[in-house]
Amino acid sequence: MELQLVNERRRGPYAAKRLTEFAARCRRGGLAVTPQRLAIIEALLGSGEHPRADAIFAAVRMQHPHISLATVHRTLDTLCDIGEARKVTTLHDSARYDGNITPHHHVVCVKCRRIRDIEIPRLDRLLAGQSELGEFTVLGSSLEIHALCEDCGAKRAGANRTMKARR
Amino acid sequence: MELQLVNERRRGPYAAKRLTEFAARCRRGGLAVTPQRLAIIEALLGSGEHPRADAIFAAVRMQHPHISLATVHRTLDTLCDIGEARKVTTLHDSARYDGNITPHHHVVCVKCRRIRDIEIPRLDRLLAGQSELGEFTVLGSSLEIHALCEDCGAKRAGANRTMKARR
DNA sequence: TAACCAGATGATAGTAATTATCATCTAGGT
DNA sequence: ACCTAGATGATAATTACTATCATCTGGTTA
Repeated sequence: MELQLVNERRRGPYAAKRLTEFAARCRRGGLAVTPQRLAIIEALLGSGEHPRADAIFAAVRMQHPHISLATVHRTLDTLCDIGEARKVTTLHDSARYDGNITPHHHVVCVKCRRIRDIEIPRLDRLLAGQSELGEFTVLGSSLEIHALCEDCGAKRAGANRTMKARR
Repeated sequence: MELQLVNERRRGPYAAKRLTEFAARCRRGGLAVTPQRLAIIEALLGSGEHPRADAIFAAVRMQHPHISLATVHRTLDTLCDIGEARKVTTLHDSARYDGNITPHHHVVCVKCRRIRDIEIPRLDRLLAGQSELGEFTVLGSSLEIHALCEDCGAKRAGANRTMKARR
């Protein structure tokens, strides 16, 4: 299995491209193109750090001293909704524990957050063979499969808009 | 790639086995075997729901009306430390965002929480072919590789105890 | 088996990330 | 220029979790 750290140099051009398309994508998503939103997506695309909301807030504040932290949270969330960003920390708002300590992964229903264990021996085997990854020493891994469970209406999947996390 | 939902029927015997070994494992980990800890691991092993701390608290409270929620949080954390449980929601205490919306996965340094993007086209391809998983309809997935980065001393890896999350 | 003490627990206050609320403002269409 | 749905800013509220600390107890030792 080929695992490849994404080259940092690709970020500049990628960000530039995304930025030029941003206004159009906003309108396609039914969103107004506000200076705050532009500043936030720009800060996000300009960072390779997978920043938290407060880091984006700090960065954006330099150009927009009046911006509110709530706007940053809201906007990041909105960007994820329209597919312009993603949360690295998917689908979980509070800690969930698992008594099963044999190697396994998880399927999570994106709607009701139900979790089921899955075993993928081949993935485990493949990753076990990968002890180095650039400057990282691999310790373990965890695959989270996002899914819709039967109860949450996988059938009318197209109709289901992204659900909101409950806290 | 074989993906296999873990059979629920396996949980009973598995829990029984783990429970009989629990006292020994505690002592091996240098922990006192308290009734609270027994009740918590029992509740965790008895649940297939990947419960949150408050659910464990509610379950344990029936037998131990005086138990404190803080104890439940602490104990679950401790159980993870000695390898008797794991967090489904690994390594993240607050949301981290990513402007890269091309399909990719992440390596996370378990110590400093630095995140880098990785591409694993073969994994993506294989999962793309898997649209059903038992009662789940697959939407997407995200692999998180746990690692130590150079700065965090991958060299003396053995010496590094599990780090605590900072909030 | 009694005494001891490191570590565990319970009660509660504190923290921090995120969300809710709501008055005000503005993007973008008319 | 004007209107209005939706966006923002200010701030309060929520909630998951951690810190603190006095009290208690498992398990070792005398």
